Amino acid sequence: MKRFFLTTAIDYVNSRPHLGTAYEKVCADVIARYKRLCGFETRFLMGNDEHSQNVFKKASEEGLDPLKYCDQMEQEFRRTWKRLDVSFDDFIRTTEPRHRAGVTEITNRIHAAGDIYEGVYEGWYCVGCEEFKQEKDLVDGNCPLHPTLKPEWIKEKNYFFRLSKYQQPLLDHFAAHPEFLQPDVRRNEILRLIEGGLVDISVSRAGQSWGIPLPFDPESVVYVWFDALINYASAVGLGGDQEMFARWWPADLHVIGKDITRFHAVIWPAMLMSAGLKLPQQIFGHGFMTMNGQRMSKTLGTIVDPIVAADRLGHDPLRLYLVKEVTFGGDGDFSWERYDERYNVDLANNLGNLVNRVTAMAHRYRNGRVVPAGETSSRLRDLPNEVATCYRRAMDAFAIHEAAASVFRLIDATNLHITETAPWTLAKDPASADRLTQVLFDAAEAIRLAAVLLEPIMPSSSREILRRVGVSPDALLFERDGRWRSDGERVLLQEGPLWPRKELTTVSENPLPPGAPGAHPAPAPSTAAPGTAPGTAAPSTPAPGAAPAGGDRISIDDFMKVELRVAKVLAAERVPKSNRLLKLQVDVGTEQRTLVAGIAEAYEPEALIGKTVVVVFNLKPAKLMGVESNGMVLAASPDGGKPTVVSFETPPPPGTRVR
RNA sequence: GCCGGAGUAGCUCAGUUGGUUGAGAGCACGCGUCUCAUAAGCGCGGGGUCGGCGGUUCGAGUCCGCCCUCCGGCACCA
Repeated sequence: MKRFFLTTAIDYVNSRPHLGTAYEKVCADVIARYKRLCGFETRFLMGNDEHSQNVFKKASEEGLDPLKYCDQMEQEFRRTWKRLDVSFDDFIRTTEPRHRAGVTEITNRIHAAGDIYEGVYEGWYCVGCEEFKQEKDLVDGNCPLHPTLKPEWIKEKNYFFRLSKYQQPLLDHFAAHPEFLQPDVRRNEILRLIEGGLVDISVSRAGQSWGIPLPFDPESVVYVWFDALINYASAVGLGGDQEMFARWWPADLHVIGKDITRFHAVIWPAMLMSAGLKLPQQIFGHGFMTMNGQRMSKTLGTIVDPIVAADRLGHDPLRLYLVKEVTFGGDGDFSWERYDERYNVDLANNLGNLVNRVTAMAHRYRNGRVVPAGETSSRLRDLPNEVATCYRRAMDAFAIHEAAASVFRLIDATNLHITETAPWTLAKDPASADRLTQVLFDAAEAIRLAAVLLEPIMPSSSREILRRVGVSPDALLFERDGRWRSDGERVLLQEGPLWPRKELTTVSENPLPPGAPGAHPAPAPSTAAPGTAPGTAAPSTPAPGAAPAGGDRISIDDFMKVELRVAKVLAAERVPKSNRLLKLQVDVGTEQRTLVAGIAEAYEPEALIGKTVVVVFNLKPAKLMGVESNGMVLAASPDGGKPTVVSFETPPPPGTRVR
């Protein structure tokens, strides 16, 4: 039997799943379900990434044993995926023994291949800064902050993977397998990156306990990224169940977010090459979901909880939105208004209403029983199989949005078919009895086919529709069920609307703040200034249910940890070769400090001199473009806009505490 | 700044290797209409200098050049 093994990225467990993570799982699930429909023995893997220092920290903060914390998060993730009907076959955690076995195996193989060397972390070191310096940070070979001190060339023990060795093999692989990384934008980006040269990467961390020990040096643990990638292989038995591994490896598809393509399309294949293992067939880097055009962020309140979204209209409507409204591979936007709109149009008005009217007519005119009794009307003669073909072509190319849209062409055609044949007119003339029967049969058959095609996207709704049109929803197979059929009697069930229409007047149920676009039932667009399309200046809109739970707020003590002070800018200049950074000399009352601010796009250095601003006084120093920054200037940074520094109507003296 | 992508109706986008597109779909909006149906369905309509300027061509949204704007990737976003 043909097999298909696909994976999603494993998720960091330091925060709960949001709509962005859900998006990836749903899209992968659509592909998995489609492959099953096509008769593939399918294995769909998901999981959690637990060996992160952030996880360790987060657990400690909550006073939990890290593993206990991860146990809780696993339940959280599983609950979410279950709610969205994500049909994973396996769920791996990187703290499981089988994963440790896989990591150990592959690390040993790479080591044996001579591609891991106990090296040194080498680099320039400025004693003045107590920091490593990159070559490019140095000016004339000297630290820009301490030009009188000669930087030292320092070495520190570490383990390295010879990634550089795989530049050419990777380029060859990309050339031989154009489909290896999709979509093309991602592929080109990565190709340029590889062409630009690869440097060996550190694969170990010393002095840490949270992680998998390096087999040949238990004092070190495997670096979290190296560790995480291996989950795909350890989940199917690498280092353990040989038979299983032989059966499922290599993976057919890794579905990942575009932010981590580099790890999956460069490091991971190189690791596999080194270990003498096959490379995955394909990697697909999907885009991100935004909320009202803004990136999902906790502080902006633009996080959408997938469970809340599923609770609003149902998990299938949410899945349909994610799949149909977003070009798979590109970024997509979610808004509650659009979500409601798509629900009404696609599901209530078109598909749901179609099922309802056809089952109602079948009952009114034929006691629910329909059989083929003549010729199929022209509207439905060729289109259904065309749609099925188009759908498959799209699905096979992972154009899942196109596949979804194509099904609605069939649904629209069926509504047209009913208008054109007017069963209610046929019913008045006994001579048209057979014609009426056939018209109803055709409609029922079209609905059946649409439901089969929708199964990967809306599994439970699909089954419900199939049940209503008198077809067994079990064990669907594309070869048999995915094209027009005119066999047998169908007994239709009339059970009322599947998706009740959501009236637009209920927008007030949307948890939109007053003043947000869409919060007014009857806006007057004609009075809007040209170019100010509603929504462009949308303030952040909290997700429903994301009402300030105590957990997201900090205590006054937390806030008091941040020492904000009034500061006066004494000098300002551009950081060389930087287009965003300004180097500022400020008076913070007790002393003068140098700090770097990313506001060069909005402020000329001269304009800042003498200005009174607010700085974070007790921030750890950081070096940016080689300049050490001791503090941070507070500024408002609108998405896509230029920053504005916080200032005063009547400037207080430098050093004044701000709280 | 470098590399890549994109700028087409109010919104989201199709437009294949230049010519049956003297510019299309869906949503929204307006009008009409059937009545099986969830005030749903179906039909008609308004509305666009196809980012700007120049060029190649018998002919360009579709090719070339320059410019503008937006997005993404990388490099500095404390």
